[in-house]
Amino acid sequence: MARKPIHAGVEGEANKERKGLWSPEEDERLFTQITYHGVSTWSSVAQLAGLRRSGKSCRLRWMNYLRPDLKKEPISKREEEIIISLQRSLGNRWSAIAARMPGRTDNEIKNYWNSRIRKRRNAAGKAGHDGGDSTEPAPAAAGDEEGPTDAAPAPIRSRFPVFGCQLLDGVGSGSGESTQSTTITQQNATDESEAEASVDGESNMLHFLTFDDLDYSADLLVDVPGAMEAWESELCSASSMSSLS
DNA sequence: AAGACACGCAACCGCAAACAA
DNA sequence: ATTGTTTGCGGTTGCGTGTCT
Repeated sequence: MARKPIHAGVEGEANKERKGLWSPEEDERLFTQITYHGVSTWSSVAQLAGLRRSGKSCRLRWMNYLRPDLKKEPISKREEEIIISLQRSLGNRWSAIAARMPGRTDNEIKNYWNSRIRKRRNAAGKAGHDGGDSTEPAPAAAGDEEGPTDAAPAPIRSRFPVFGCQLLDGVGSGSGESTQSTTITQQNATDESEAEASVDGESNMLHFLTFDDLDYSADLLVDVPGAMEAWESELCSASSMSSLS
């Protein structure tokens, strides 16, 4: 899986920019530098950390791997649904999609899409109508619905509830323990709304999150049955509305 | 057991936008 | 207004690993 940490021929040349995989020492230097001193410019980060890397490379490493708020676990089924929906509405704007998925990076989502979802769609397309339009691998134009093109994604003007979020005054939901049955009534909120929910007999305040609510820790998210489906249908109608005008 | 192939992922590349001098 | 630098993004590549034959 991981490449060899050092590319022969690149590492050997003193004072030349290093390329290839990052070593644990480089990671530690970069992490320490950013944690304690922050980022002025990325090129200065590379210098101050004593790394023979480009600022660009440092930024990429931080964004995609070292950032403390990154999720380490594999992409879940629900996250996959979100990726599919967002890709349908936004096109291949991976950074915009990533911005709506706390703890996930654009690179991660892009890789996930390219490796799994597109493949699955192509397979489904082939199975559906043999040889039909399967020569076109472009995910957004893969024959399903009227997905926006990469060039002009339909803007989303409305705000829709996406998740229920358990906000329990700092009580971490912990991995795997938030699977209790949650009864909650769906709301079409235009702003963050709240609802009383009964979770295992206890009354907890749940918040619906919208696209603008990006600063909640991802592990506070819990399923709200039906929310995804409702949101997706809203999304489709919003897209078709805005493409008409 | 070994070679071929497919897959997943980290990282690079090129380009464009944003910003500073 | 122009030029140079930095940042951010999407596409692509290349390598290690897993699976199949």
